[in-house]
Amino acid sequence: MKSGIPIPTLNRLPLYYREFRRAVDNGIETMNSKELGARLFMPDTQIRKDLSYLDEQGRQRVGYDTRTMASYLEDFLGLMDEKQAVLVGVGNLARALISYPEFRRYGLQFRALFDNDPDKIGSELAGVKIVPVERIENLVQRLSVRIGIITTPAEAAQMVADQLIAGGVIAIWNFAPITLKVPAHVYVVNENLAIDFAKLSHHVQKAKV
Amino acid sequence: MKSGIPIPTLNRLPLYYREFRRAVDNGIETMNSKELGARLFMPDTQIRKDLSYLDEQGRQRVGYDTRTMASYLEDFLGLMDEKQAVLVGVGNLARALISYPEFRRYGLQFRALFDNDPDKIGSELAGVKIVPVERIENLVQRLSVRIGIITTPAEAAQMVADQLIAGGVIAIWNFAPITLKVPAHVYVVNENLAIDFAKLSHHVQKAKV
DNA sequence: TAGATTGTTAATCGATTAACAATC
DNA sequence: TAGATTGTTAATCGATTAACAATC
Repeated sequence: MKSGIPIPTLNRLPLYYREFRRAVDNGIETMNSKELGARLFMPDTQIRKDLSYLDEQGRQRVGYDTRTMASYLEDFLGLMDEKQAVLVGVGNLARALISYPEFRRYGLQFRALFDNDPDKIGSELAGVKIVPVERIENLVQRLSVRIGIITTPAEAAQMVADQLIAGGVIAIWNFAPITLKVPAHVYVVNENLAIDFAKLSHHVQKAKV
Repeated sequence: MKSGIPIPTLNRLPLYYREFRRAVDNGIETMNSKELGARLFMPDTQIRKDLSYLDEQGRQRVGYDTRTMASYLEDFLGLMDEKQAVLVGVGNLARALISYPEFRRYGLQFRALFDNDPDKIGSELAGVKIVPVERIENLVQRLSVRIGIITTPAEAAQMVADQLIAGGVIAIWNFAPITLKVPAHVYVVNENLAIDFAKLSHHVQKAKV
């Protein structure tokens, strides 16, 4: 693998993984770039280019071995390892995430949940304890957790992020509607539902005129 | 407004809206491109370029009027109108979306919820009736709904999308892990939690080595 | 006026796409 | 072998960034 994979390519790799995995599940042994492109509505040339950044190669006249590619990407994306995470802000969204079955398949494990509501603290959700936010840094550090999920209101998110990072988190999944300030080694994926909704809204708005 | 606003710019407009809105709420009357850039970690030149696509302009030596820009973007993004939506697949995620307060502020209203579980059908969630999926096309049409939200498993998503579109939906918010095939006039926003998680996962994986 | 900040033009950068040699 | 499909080189396209004239 060359080191400089373009970010747009990196963002598409999970998509390819999904298709290869599905093909394997359906007993399809090989898939060429044209077939894959048809499924994902992308030019085949983009797929070949993207996959050429990887160590694993296709075979001329045949295409890509679905099982090989699926397991290579699984490894590349780190999906087969157990990954420990904590979540801060136990609301409806948190409940949905914790019970999302796809995540368990990808090795995501919740080690602790944090909240500042005394009524929630001490209880459990899906077998995971709810703990006061004051303990974030300490507990993250003790558990060696690398992934933090923020589902708090916007006002609390930056402070929460700071504490997660202080505890050793290097990847943050941010559901709060705010742009977080983080050091360079920390990777943030923003999941901004309100902003995505604004895009939908704009499309409907445009269509009215 | 020129017609050809680049897609990356369109995707950033909701971000600008959010900052202008927050500034207004904090009593800040003007903001220049450098300040805005600092808040969003973007070059000021990108912000000026993006905003130059809009009809509303900034003022030299002053910057942008926050109230003007917020309300212009609110209008442009269609956030002030009531927008009717239906949702298909009443699980945990659906519950989280329906109770997400941000959406109500943006004018999102749920008119109907669809599911195929007999235990759910007939009951209500947040005051909205749960109806059999067989009635999607008919009900969407009767209610003139333009936005459909899909929170079903992957297997059902394409069929659901087809029915939503048949009923008149032109904007789909897809939470199912599948690439939907839709006609050109239909706009799809994919919210792929598993794929975004894979990005986080990859970052943690990389850091291990 | 001098200085600051815009909007825009031009330069750069990077990603996508087309074309094709390699090869199984 | 002939044909199909890859991986890669080169061309194109589009977005970002730098530079700066306009102007308040």
